[in-house]
Amino acid sequence: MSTMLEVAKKAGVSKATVSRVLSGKGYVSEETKRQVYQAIEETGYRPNLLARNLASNTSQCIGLVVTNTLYNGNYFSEILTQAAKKLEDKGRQLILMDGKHSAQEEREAIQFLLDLQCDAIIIYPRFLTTDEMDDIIEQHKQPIMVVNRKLRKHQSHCICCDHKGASFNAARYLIQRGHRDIAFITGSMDSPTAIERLSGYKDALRASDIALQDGLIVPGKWTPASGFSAVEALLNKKISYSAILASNDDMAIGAMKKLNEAGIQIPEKISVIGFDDIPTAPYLTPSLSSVKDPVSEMMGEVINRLIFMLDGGYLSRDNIFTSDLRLRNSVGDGPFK
Amino acid sequence: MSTMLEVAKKAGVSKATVSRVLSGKGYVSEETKRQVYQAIEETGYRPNLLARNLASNTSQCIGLVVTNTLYNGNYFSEILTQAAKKLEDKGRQLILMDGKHSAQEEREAIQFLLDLQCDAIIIYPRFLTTDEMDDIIEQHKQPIMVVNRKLRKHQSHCICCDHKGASFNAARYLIQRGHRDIAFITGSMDSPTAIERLSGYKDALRASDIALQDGLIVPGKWTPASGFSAVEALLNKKISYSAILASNDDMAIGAMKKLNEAGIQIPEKISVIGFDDIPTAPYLTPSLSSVKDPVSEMMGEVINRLIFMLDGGYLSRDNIFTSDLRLRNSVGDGPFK
DNA sequence: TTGTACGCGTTATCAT
DNA sequence: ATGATAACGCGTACAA
Repeated sequence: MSTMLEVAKKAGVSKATVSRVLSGKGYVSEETKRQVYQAIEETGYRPNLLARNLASNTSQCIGLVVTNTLYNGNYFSEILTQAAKKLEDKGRQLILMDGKHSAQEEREAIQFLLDLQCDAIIIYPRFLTTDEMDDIIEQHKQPIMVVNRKLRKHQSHCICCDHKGASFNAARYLIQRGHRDIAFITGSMDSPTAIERLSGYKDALRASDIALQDGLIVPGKWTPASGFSAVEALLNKKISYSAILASNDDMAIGAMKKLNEAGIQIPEKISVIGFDDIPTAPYLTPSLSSVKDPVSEMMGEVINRLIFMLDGGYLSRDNIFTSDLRLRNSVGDGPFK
Repeated sequence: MSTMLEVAKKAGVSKATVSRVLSGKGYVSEETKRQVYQAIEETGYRPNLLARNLASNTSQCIGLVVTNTLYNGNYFSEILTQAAKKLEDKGRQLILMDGKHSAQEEREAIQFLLDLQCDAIIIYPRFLTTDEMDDIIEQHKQPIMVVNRKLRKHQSHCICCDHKGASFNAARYLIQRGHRDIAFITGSMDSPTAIERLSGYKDALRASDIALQDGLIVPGKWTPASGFSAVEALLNKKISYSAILASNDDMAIGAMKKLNEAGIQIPEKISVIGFDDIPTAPYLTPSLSSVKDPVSEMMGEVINRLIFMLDGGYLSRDNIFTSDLRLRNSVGDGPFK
């Protein structure tokens, strides 16, 4: 690979001049400019971004940390799509780093991006605690935004959904339709999101003076297979219920499959808390309803805040951005219409 | 950020010694080692990877180029998951770069990764021609692998599926089951994959002396919505058929939705060429069958070859890796059982 | 076992 | 308008 120096020699100028031509900063005569461009052409010169970034102390790159256990599924791809598109508008590059499967590895992924001198970082955490992320934000000068967790100290550095409220609303909706025995399939309980959704369900029952039945709450792991098993477990228990609330679309799909196989009527039997962003969801079945997760809106806000900080702005401490999950009108005309 | 020099000063040694401690190369007394580590601790020193990579001329990073139009969907996330996991085993980092929506932007993404001094590159192309990729491989010393395209010159630098053969088999299967009027929903026709699948379908009909009916071939765009529209178009044409072959799962799901709404019996009416990797697919409906796309197998081979080259190996020119798409036994007991 | 000095390919600050 | 030259932070022969 030819370097700037070779270009300079061939053009009969100094490195500095070549640099000026490339950056567009400073004065260069049209004539030398031409010669430099020609030399670049002839040598097939390409700037070494490592050297450039090292010298300029900026990389135009923004890092995103996500566990690879979340790589599967439409929700993840939606996050990525949105992040990429918004950043594209801002002329910056996105670097995805694998958070793997532990807090330690999530830490390392963040460190790696920082060591790479990324200008800013987006964390979609799976294992890190909010306190630790507060610390991380404090310890680094680079702008950092956290998605889907509510931080205590740096509230303006995170973006979240009101999972609890959404779950509450969904459950209340079913209650209003006359259901009293509502089964609930949880997500992986090591995930704050799963906890919030369960808690919203419980609150809704309490608010309507309906007694909680432990037997109606069955564990899931976000996957269709676990939704399938959850219903199986319910059937084995021989507990009766007139509706099911699943903590995401995938589990709801698995649940419906099992109900189908068991010959149970589905309409009004099952409802879903999930993501509007699964493009296939509206096509799956008339009885599948979802709660809209505004990923696009959220990622847009994340990027905006990062860019704002990169431009030298400071976020106020208490400007938290919470986005409501809303019941959507499913194409399938589900119970949530 | 503190630098290596500050650590050296604090430890009362030279930069070189600190470097030796960190790299583990060369002799350092236990005593100085201790002091260096302590100094690192006290200063909170972190190595600057830009500087390190610049000096050592290697980054331990492998770049992956994918258009963001493919970011949605399970197929993409599966590719990413597999790539990340295999690389994790090899102790290397994956950098994802957006190929955006044109050949030019795909070129730029590749260049960016090369300029970043990535050790190797994986291209999952959408717009680039095979000839151009052959050129790119030739022009760069970095190992480059292409997924899902058959290259002419560097056959061992690409990995592909036999889409045509798979489509042929699926159509033949339906024919063997007695179907003669088989509708076909294409993918986006600017995609080689879509063309191959269509061509496999046509060949199968020809092989059984069944006349091609243009009216039975309807255009799709890979999305559920386009599958839905495709069936709508078929209905409007009032053409009769006893089976549908869709070029992927998503479109098949959309197609089934439309058939459902139209009150048409589904069993044996619809079949799918799609991806085993959609985790929800087996849960969707009993009549949905798929062709297995061995993403895992393919990405494993890609990474293996890259690592082989990085270790100084040379790939023979004609060692092409083609992986069969296989009909799978759907959980749903579809026609492909 | 440790230190010196140079190179990596840029950018940036001065003079000129 | 252009050219030296010093950073940038680290790796690495080579010398000590």
